[in-house]
Amino acid sequence: MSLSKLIGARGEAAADDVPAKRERRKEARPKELLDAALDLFVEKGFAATRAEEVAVRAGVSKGTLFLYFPSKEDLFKAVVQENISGRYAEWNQEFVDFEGTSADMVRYCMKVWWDRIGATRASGITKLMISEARNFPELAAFYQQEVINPGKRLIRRILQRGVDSGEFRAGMDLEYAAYAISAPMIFLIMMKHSLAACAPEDYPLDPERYVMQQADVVLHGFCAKPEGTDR
Amino acid sequence: MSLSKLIGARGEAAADDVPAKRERRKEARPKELLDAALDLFVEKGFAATRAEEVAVRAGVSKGTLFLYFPSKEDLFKAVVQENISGRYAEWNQEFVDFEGTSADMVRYCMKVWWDRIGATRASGITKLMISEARNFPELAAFYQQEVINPGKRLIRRILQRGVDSGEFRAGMDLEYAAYAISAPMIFLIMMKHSLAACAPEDYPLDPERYVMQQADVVLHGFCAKPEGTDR
Amino acid sequence: MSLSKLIGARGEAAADDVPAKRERRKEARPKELLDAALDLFVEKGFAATRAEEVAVRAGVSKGTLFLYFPSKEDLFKAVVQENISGRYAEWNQEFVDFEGTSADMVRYCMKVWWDRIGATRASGITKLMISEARNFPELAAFYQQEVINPGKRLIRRILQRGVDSGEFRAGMDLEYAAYAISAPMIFLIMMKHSLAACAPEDYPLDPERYVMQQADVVLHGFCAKPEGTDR
Amino acid sequence: MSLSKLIGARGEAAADDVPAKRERRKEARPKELLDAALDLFVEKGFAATRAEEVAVRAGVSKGTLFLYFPSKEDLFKAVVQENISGRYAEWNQEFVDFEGTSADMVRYCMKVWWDRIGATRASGITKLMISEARNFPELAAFYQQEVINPGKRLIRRILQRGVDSGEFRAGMDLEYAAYAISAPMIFLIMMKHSLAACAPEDYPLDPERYVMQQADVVLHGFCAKPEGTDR
DNA sequence: AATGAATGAGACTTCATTCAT
DNA sequence: CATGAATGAAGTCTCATTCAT
Repeated sequence: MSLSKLIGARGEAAADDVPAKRERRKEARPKELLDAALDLFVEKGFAATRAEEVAVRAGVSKGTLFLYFPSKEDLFKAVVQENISGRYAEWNQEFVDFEGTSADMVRYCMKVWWDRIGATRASGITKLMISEARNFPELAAFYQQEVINPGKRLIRRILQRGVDSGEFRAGMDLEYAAYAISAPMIFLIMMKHSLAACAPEDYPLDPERYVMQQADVVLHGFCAKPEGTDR
Repeated sequence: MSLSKLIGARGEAAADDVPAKRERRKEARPKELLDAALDLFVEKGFAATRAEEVAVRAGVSKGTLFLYFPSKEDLFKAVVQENISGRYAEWNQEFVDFEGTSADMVRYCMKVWWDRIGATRASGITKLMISEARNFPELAAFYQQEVINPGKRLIRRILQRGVDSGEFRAGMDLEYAAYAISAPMIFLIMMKHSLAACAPEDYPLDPERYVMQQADVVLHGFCAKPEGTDR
Repeated sequence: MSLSKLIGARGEAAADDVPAKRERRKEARPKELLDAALDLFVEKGFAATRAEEVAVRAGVSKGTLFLYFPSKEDLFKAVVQENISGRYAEWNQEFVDFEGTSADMVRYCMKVWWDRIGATRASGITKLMISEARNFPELAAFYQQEVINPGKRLIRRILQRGVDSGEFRAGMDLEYAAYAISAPMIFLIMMKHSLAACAPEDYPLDPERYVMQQADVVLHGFCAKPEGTDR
Repeated sequence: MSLSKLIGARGEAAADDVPAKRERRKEARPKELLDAALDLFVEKGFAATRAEEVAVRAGVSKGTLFLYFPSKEDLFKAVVQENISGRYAEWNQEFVDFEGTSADMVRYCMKVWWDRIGATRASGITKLMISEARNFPELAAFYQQEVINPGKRLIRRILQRGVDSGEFRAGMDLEYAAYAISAPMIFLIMMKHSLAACAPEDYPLDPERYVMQQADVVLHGFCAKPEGTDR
């Protein structure tokens, strides 16, 4: 599938109910509002999204929106929080349980990153956070702590596992290697929600193929073969 | 230098006060306004930047801004042209005249990309365009044509040169390879102007080192050595 | 009544306060706004009337005005429709049903023109359109089509009826005759809203008497008596 | 009372020495500015005419305009004064010297009114004053005294001459008769500068023929024939 | 809880007017 | 005298937010 085909592909919905107070409030809050807001914020940015548009798309009146979210800014924060709340634990576990080479782990990591985030509506959050970070520093800090850093730690663990097993080069700089893995994902996601959305014909790219290819490229550099990729 | 150190590094300050007020200003105004606008657009986004702020930062009144740029949107367009599209011809020429291996060309390309755009305030344009593309389809199209496509063609020519000379693998997919070169640059630039600007301590990255390292990584995949990196 | 007495004569004032606030207002708002707008447009001209003034006079805030009329120009058009073009059908019907001589029809036409437009606030529209036509060509075209031309056609039908019945001279030029009927009305209306409004004492004219007198004068020229008034 | 005193006191102090000082200043003032302003004010009205447009059309810079006229409002007043300044004395004399019937006098009066005012740029002043009277009451009063009233007196004298000679009916109401003469002129002038200027094809009227025809019509009513025109 | 009419601060933009050159 | 760059008050219109129903 090409990147241009992916654009506008709406994804799944999360259907987990049951306990916890936070959970309950989240349930009670019209999920439709957060859904509508996510779409619009991603598409038009925070400032250009009008509160009424969100309400209308969610099928309620303007007043109702403010019944649930005291302000547009609060709505924005809720959208981000709602959508980044952890499926991390679950995903993380997969890697704890993972059996196979560390190279496969890296490939798997990139693949699921794309499948579960990049290819779904969740990628909108990534785009949103990066686009609006300077306007919402507080939220950016939260995102950094709750999303970026855990993700980074996961990647580090994978890389460390490769180094420990002798599969990856001993001297490799884990910090830099982590970025090598992230960059293609972030790049793809940002493009999907910006320029590629405006001119799909200029981005005849199959993201999955690109991701797998990039996985191979970076692994090339990681592997404990003769010549180093690093200078 | 680390990415975090780069953040917020402005250029020089206006040190010359050799007046001759009026006439000199008339010449300098547009540049002063574009400078101020670039800073503010990058920092706060297009919508959140008020026209008066731009004027005040440029040291003039609200009205004066509209004397030079008929609307805020026109100001935005002028900022893009001033900082990026206006310089391509010159940059392009360097590669026509380039003598050396194609690998060196790729390295040089990535290096100057970072030096001239990534490390300067011009990178703000990249961030801005990607963040606001959906809001300004017309501008996005303009940017795609004037900036992205010429850049992409330049990279293609470099890659083709390598293939033609036998330096790069014959079967490599130029489209994908071009993205492999772009992704680290775009990634770095987006981070610099978003999350890394909010939490510099979380991004202890030396961008130049990262860029050069990525250059080596991608070149690994391009070079006509034994095993292919590509699938 | 003298022309000077007519000036500034407003209609009634809102005397009923049988509230049920909200829902009743919603219905009444547009009319209230159009009323206020008519007064102000006539008094100060289109350009010199501020939107907020209209709102305040209608007892609402600035924003509310734009809730009902998307722009000041749309407000103007609505005023024209409300006060003139919207009523033509009804007025026209009276002449279809008219029984009596054609001379009486002419007299009746001029009388109701004065009673329903000239003597009311609607005359302000006539004045306004003539004063501002060049500034709003689109609106002028609208007015020409919706008001002037139907009116002219009505007058023509009346005159033709007189000619057909032998009551009016066979060779009379209907185009010119129509202007002979219009001129006194337009003149009176323009004066009422301009110079006569500034110096009422200089216009000790009873408009109704003047109108009826003019009716007789023009009818004199129309009638199929011996000597022709026309050259 | 002098012209300049009536109109809101322009610049000069009471130190008017030498003769012809006023004249000299009027001469010195770029006639081009007043000409340009007249055209634009007539065409677009006072509010919609921008000071810079006037300057540009007069071939000078914006600053120069304000060198001669302290404000746009003063410019307006000067335009009106410049163009209504009396050729009245001269015209009036023609009627003192007139030899012929009073009916011919009326015809001549209407003809020269059209030839010298209606058909020339001077008609713009009439249009302007009527359009803007409410916005410039002081100027309107001046115009009323200096233009309208003398004109009305002239017409009265003509009519009185006719009555005295037995040519016109003895009991006719001079006030009303004067309006009967004015109305077609004012009507024609207003139309020329408003709706007819926007849709000339809707006004296929030969003004001179219309004027002469109207002269005949009103004279019919004035003449001392049997039946009265008045009811 | 839900509505949507109403608000008013604030944004962009215009343009009469000033004043250094 | 003349210029035109600069100003800033004022106007139109938007939209987040409130609150009576």
